[in-house]
Amino acid sequence: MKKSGKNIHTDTICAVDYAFQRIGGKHKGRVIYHLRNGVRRYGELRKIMTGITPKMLTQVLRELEDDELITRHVYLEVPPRVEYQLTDTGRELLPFITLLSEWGARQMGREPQCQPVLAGQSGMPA
Amino acid sequence: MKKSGKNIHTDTICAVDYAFQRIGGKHKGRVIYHLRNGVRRYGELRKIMTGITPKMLTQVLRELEDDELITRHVYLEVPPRVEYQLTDTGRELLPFITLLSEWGARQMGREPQCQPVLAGQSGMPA
DNA sequence: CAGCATCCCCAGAGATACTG
DNA sequence: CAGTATCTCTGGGGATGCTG
Repeated sequence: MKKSGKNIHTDTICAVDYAFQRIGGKHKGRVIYHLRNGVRRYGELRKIMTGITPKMLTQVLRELEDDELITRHVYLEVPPRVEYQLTDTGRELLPFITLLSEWGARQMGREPQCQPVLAGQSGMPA
Repeated sequence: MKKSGKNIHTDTICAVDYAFQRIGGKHKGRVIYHLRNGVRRYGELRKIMTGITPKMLTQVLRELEDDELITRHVYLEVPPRVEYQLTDTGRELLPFITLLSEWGARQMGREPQCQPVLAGQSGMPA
């Protein structure tokens, strides 16, 4: 539910701070990044997102969902399947993630080992 | 790289993750943002950066310095004066901070209460 | 003024086990 | 498969006081 005792950006003062409270978590940016090209299953994310426990991954996904940056689709089948994808709002963050990725790559002095943000068909907010 | 017992981005896998480890802290983005127009004294930052204790502010500033995103200039005078400003690398992050700020402002449905990233006109203390 | 030292505390992250 | 539930423990961060 949206009750969310954790995601309170109520006392926020400026837009930068506000934004950082929504995507500033240690793993949130990475999750958004890995959803850049569409749907991902929980297990896929778990494999990709090394260095984070399932519990944390779930928690981060829930927070992003509460923040309406991603959606969660549960398929009632056996075995169960849960798919995540970015909302429009979440997609709006991709340009910024791209910039960040490019900067990071420059800093690392080599190509990023994750794929770049392709998503040619993603409706960029004009 | 500096010694930095905290800022170890050695086990980093991708550029996004790497970048987030450097600017992903809760307050780092805000500090960078508030240094966008040039030099700031410690006390200025302390006034601007509400919701963060001096200890934390100092710590964040140190981390940013270790990461070579900001420089720290100490003036040996009485009373003491310490000035911070962005390095070139730090300045490269401004476009991204701008994007983030704009997104945050849109999400908040109103104008950001911090000034936009544009050179100082309105009453910048010298 | 611009910090650092110290004490303290609890929220957040890990590990493990279980379930629809 | 995709999570929850519980228990634990650590270290991040607050409060306070001191100093160059």
